[in-house]
Amino acid sequence: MGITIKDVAKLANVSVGTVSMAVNGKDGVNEETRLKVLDAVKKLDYRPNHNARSLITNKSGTIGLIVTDITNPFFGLIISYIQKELEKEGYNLLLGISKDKLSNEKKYVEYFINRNVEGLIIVPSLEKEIDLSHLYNLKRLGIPFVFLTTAYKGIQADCIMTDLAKGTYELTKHLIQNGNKKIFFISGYKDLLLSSLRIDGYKKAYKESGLDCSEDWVFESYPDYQKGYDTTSRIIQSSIPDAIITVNDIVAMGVMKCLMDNKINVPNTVSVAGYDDLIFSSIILTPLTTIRQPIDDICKNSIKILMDRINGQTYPEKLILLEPELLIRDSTRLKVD
Amino acid sequence: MGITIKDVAKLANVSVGTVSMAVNGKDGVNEETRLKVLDAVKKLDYRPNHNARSLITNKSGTIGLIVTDITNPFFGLIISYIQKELEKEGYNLLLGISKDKLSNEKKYVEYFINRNVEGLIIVPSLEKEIDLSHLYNLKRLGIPFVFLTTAYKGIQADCIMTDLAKGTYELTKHLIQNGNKKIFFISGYKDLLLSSLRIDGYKKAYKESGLDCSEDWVFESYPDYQKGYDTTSRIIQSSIPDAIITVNDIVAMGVMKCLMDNKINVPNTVSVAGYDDLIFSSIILTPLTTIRQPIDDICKNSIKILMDRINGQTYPEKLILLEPELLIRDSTRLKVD
DNA sequence: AATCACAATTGAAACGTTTCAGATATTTGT
DNA sequence: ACAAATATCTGAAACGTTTCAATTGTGATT
Repeated sequence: MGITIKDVAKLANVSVGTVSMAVNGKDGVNEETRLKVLDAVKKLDYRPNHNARSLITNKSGTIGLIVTDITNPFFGLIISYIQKELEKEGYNLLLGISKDKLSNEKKYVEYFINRNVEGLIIVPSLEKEIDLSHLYNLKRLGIPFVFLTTAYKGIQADCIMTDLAKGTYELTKHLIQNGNKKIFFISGYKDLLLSSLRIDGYKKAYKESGLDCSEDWVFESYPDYQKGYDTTSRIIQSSIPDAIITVNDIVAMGVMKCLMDNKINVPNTVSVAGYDDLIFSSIILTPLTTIRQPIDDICKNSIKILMDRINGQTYPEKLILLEPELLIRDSTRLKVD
Repeated sequence: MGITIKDVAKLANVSVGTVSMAVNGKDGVNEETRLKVLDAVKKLDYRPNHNARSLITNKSGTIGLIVTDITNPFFGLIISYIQKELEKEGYNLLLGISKDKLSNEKKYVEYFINRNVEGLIIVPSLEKEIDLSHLYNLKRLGIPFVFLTTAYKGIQADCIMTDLAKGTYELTKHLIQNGNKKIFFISGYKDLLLSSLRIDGYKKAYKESGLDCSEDWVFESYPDYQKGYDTTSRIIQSSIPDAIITVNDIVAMGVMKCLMDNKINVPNTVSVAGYDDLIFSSIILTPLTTIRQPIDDICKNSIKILMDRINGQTYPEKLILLEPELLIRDSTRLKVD
């Protein structure tokens, strides 16, 4: 049906081999004939069949990206940057959305393997990591993958993320310096890497300040708006802290909303802070103190490493920690008793 | 390198043809041998080479989706639903992000053609539509595509969208009934379909009410947060309306923020309303009156039509208008002079 | 026992490329 | 003028499937 390389060969009056070389810019073809071929290509609007090409070169030119939640603008940005970097490298993007379910992640990994992706970028889901067999499967098949923004503890792989501990450390320190003594932390499941790192930062800041914090001040919660609201609801029934910090901006918004609904002023009574610097965080009516993750750098680094791996480089797995940035806005304030 | 169908054939002691039929569930193969083959498949962890398969069947099993702005949760939801529907049909998703630039849209269409996508779903970009040649190209190549959420005026194609006129009509009517007389409308470029429809709804509501509105009350603006803010800035220097309605929630947030910064109370002095019902719209501190678009239905319908087209159905281009839903929240209020 | 009908299986062609050993033409060096 | 070296081009094999005409095997019918 479509135009094939043979049609071009016929029109340009050369062999298919020559057309192939001309089209792919290989040398060993006379400039004059190259022009002749390219002219025929244009005339016929010839487009190389990608499948035939992949079949023989054994390169699909495709990378799979799995994110957890696409309605979160944070991941929207990630997709956008990854796309941009991939484009530079001449790769296409296959997208999977895990919705924080390991089972979905597994399904997409399976899909992507069958699509012969050359590599995978995975934002780990926030479930307890029971079964990482799909990732071991990737290793066995020799398909490289990198983790983005956090990693699974149960498997060795390249990971590019923000220095989460540092971010939470800086924030906690800032709050303590501003006179907040009792800071609650609404975290994700404690045994996930991305929670435990932040908790480390939180505790480190307390330790350095000489103040005490309690294990009871850390609350486990699935990190979405509703759970943020609900957890806050529960918290304020027994005690009101000086500040509540959270694992991301969306949870922080749930917290703020709950406090407002209960006539607790933010930041005068309770300071609130988030993580991620969503665009919405700065435009809501009490702009949120938060921590910016350098998404562009995260994406750039991840593609770089992935390309290395695809090209057969075998240096030891890297853990790249990028610098967070503390953004102080109206939702936190100096505490004076 | 990998396991091929030949390996399976050898292990199962049958011909490659039989393996193919067994694997693809074709009939004409004895149940006993099918089991034998499937057993070998499992033993070897055989995965059919997708490229080889596509090459011969001339089906890539891939659909391209082009959205304008992935950091807007509205489009995040769209991607998510499209993904879900495509999965049911056994298709994979290739994603493109146009950032509202026709040139990017063009680029992705080109990419996708070369990747042999079987169809395209396109969210038109919000630039003036100068050059739609890439879409005519699709038509020429016989690759079906559908428009989502809005359409280009310059080309005939299936389009699935919300009844935008109706949404704005309902909203304007609601505001007028609540005593708002001078309602400003911050629209996109007026000659874009998605703007002109809303303007129609806006005017219709005024007409029905017997009140007059002025062409000067419609302000053209690129629909993002910053432009929403800036436009509002300009507006309030010369006159303060009873209400400002906008083309989407993000613009509305820009509007609200600007009003707040200028100590103009929302909704007591000026009511504000948006469009799209982003999750953030309900959780900001003055929850936004807005119009919900039935995203799930939009996506379902679009995939259905696209599948029809792929399967060669040639009914006349459809324009499917789905029902909007007015959500009244705190940002608009009864006006009493 | 011969024929027929049917189910199951085979084997090779085809899909549209890339690649590479070999063929051909051209240039260079002596 | 001839051999050698180089530049250019060709043709066929290969990639891993699907598909389909041809073949084989089996049991039923005459």
